[in-house]
Amino acid sequence: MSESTERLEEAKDKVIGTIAETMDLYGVTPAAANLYATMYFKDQMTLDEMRTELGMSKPSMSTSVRRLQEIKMVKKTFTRGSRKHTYAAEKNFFRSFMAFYCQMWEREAKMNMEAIEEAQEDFIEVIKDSKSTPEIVAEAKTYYDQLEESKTYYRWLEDLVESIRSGKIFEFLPKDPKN
Amino acid sequence: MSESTERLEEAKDKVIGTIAETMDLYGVTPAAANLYATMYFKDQMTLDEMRTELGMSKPSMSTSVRRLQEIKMVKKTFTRGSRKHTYAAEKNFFRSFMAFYCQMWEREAKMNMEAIEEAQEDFIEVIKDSKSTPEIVAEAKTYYDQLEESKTYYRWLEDLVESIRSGKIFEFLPKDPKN
DNA sequence: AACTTTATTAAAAATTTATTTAACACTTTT
DNA sequence: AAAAGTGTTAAATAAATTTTTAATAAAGTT
Repeated sequence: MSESTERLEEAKDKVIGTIAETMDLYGVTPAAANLYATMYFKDQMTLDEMRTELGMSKPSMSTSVRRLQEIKMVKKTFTRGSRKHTYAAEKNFFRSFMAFYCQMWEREAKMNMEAIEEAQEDFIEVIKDSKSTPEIVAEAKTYYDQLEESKTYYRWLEDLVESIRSGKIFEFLPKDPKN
Repeated sequence: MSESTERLEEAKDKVIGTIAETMDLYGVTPAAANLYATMYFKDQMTLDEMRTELGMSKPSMSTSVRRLQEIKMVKKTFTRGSRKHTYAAEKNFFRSFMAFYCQMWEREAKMNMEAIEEAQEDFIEVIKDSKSTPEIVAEAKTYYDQLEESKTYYRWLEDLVESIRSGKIFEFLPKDPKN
């Protein structure tokens, strides 16, 4: 192998290493992280190529690639004349970012909002209940208000998701600032 | 225990459950997630209170609380006249959000930017190297451009962090929309 | 329709991570 | 200065997750 090829591979590996390392933020396994980072420098890959490249089993590649598809970091590609499935890494990090965080934040907001609504109803019942002691009522009021306050955050999170999905956020924060 | 108290606890537990459940997004252990969610309804707690409340060991509480401190979701509080350390949950989710994501994104941007800069230098060397074959040069150019493109994203991430840190983002996305 | 090839599922093994028990170190109090 | 209380570190255990081997299913080819 030539010196240039070696240097090329070395350079790629530097980037592959750090991409994989920072991907813990996306809650994927090391295998999936390595896979994504490897695919980042490939046009597309089959499961067998992945296995060869990473020296891991095929089912491991299969599950990793599926997880990466779930968080939209890998897409299935169609290759005519090939029976093997081919996959390509999403190389546009903006799209990965949007898909991942929107999905996560939406889930966080939705789940918590629902629980909060239910809990607040309970607190109101307790407050209205004549059998509740003044202390209990006071406590219920405190919690009710605390939850009411937190709803501001979840609504904001939903707004953030919406502004990312619609692309409106890039009017405020341009992808390539003019100056 | 009165019916109201029971209902109160039940309502709290609903919220505690979902907060803990959605906290996987923050990469904390279930123990830490449960702890935070529990503390969310308490003014402040000592390690022993945590242990009693969650039925877990003290070292587990100690490490969980430390991890939560690292991501700024729990703060140490001073309680005069008590030898025990006391801790309080950050109840303002905006602050948690800001601290957590800014820290994470900054790390992601910094690490990848550094690796990219280094790799790009290598690619330039390869391109300039007279011993490189045309194919190798073409490949190096492709990768160089791909990395250059990705820098747009990391710069944007840094801008996002900055606008969150400075609070400027709330001019664009208000915490409490007027309408 | 049988045979290949490929991908996925299931069960087992291995690794990693989380948690606990036990020991240690540090503070404060007496 | 000794003793008690509190928190942290270390080693061991337990639990969960990841990965692999093996088996099955699905799709395509001859």
